[in-house]
Amino acid sequence: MQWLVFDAINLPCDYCQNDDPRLDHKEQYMRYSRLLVPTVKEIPAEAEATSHKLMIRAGLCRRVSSGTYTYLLLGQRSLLKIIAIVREEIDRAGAQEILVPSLQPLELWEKTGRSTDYGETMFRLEDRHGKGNVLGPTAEEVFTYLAAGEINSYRQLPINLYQISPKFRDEFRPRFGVIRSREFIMKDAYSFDADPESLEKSYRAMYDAYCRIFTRCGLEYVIVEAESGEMGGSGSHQFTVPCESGEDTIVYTEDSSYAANLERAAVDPLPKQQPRGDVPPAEEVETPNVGTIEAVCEFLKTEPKDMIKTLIYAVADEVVAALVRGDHELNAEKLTQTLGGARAELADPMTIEGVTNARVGFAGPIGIADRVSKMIIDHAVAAMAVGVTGANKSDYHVRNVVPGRDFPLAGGNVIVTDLRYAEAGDTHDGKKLLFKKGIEIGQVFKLGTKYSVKLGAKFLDEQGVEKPCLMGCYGIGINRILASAIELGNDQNGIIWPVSIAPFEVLITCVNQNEQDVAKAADGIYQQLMDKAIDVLLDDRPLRGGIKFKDADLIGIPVRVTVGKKSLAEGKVEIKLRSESERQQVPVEEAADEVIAIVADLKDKLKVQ
RNA sequence: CGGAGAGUAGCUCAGUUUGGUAGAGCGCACGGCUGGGGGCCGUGAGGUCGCAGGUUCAAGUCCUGUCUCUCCGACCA
Repeated sequence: MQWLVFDAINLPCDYCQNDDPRLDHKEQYMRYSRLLVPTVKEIPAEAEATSHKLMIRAGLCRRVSSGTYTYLLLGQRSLLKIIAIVREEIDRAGAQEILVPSLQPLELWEKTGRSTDYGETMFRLEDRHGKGNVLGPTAEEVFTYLAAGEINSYRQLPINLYQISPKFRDEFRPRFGVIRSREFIMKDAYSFDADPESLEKSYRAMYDAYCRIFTRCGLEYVIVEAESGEMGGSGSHQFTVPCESGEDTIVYTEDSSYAANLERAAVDPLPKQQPRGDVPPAEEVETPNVGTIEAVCEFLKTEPKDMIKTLIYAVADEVVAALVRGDHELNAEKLTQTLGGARAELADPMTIEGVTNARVGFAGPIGIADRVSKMIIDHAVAAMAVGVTGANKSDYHVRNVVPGRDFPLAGGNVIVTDLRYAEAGDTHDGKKLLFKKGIEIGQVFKLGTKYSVKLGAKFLDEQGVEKPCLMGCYGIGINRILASAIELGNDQNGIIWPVSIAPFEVLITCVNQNEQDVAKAADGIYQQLMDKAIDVLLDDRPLRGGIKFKDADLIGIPVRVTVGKKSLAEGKVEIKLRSESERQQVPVEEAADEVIAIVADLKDKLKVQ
């Protein structure tokens, strides 16, 4: 067979038949003139986010449909570099790479109840036999199913399995290019441990690997506490890149002693307000067909901050009442935590009417505690001196309501806690909270036994006792790393890549391709760099310089070598970093070595110990 | 899913108000002048005006339906 391969390589091809004697088939590889790098001058109409615009303009990708993208050479090379870094570090942390199908049986998702939890965000399809399937939005079920079958003994633990593969989510609203797309690439790892101490170690190993990965990718990121689901405590951290196009909000104190995402950020109770003099007894007022906070305020000449909002939630078979101030927003995650991890959903109108004896819009706290299984009150409501609230009677509200006097703030089923989203002006441990937008690029999460119990991933411990595995899951959005890097590294001319994930490390811009000696000099440096395994792209297009420089800035390769007849006349070429404005002239014969040194230096800056 | 907007050349967009021969810039092909920051001149190719139906002598333009895309919101390990 060898002769065949050999001959195939040496067969004449269209490229080799080029009239230009400088062109040699083996060296065609990364010549710009042969590559599909469709840069565009105009700002694409479809794009809003900076990274999205630049990814289209620099020819990294093209949209196929809402939330799906084709990656072209530059984008794909970048993704591959990110994947290589992720793989290296996750392997290093002791996890092993496997691959599970994206096409997964619906059955598994029904067993864990997540078929319902995910709802319409999950792509579903029926096969010809009428069997339900899903396109995996993630893979806890399949990994746990695997573990259930293969892991039987504590001797096999701990173990951490991961994959890097496409994920699918039928987002209501794909947005910001690849930042929120319907198909994306995710690294997802799942750890299985025998005891909490071991889980903590597995968790920590992933946490540390994440720090290494994002540092190597040249990202500035923050780690915040994230919602921790049913494990409670600090069971989850989120890695976020602060930038304008982010969809997540991170909340932190000025001195950085505390940082959390918006779902989790804890706020201090507000100081108790003192009433001005005695408050008259609570008094019902007729408010015909006035059911919203705004309408009531208008009608009763009051303000949202003086209203008490009573929300009726359904939790499994129970009904709970949740109270927040009229101008505050209830945080469903905090409610879930308060309820011990049980997911709460706004009750349907029937339930609300049953509990309040009134139409929706007139629920209130007075007397409601006896009719629900729990009454959960936000600190800010407890701190109110007096307020206006629904009367549990259609078309009526109550004013002069004093928390503690007219409804209980303690006892039996009453809980006063932190129940709302943090907002500007709030504090944590007495320190002012600040807010920033960010892109979530990774999350580590202690799952506990939720999946292992439901899917039977059990093992026998040293005593021969059967136990469910303690699990953790760890995700990284590969495409989001790409987008984040662009969000952070760009200027008005285009992308500025970190060298570690740039599609190429070096770009040689040959300004006068039609001048034989200039082209030859550029080609010479190109060959030398190729020989030294530098990732180099040669812009050998017979175009005028201006266009090539614009493209060079747009695609943002970190190091540019400019070969032109002006400087070449003095035996020199120019080297410029995309991130700097200065250029340096070096003798042609020293160019390759100089570039190699610069690339090494750039890489060095992104190294982790 | 609620609200708003958009679909006309490969791209960015005029033209729709007031129905009457399908437009510009960029890009593309060819030729020429150029040649270190998207240069200039000439010639040319390229369109079922998203799709379907209707009104009309005549529809890119008016009416109805439908699909797609974008933005705001809700949703989201």
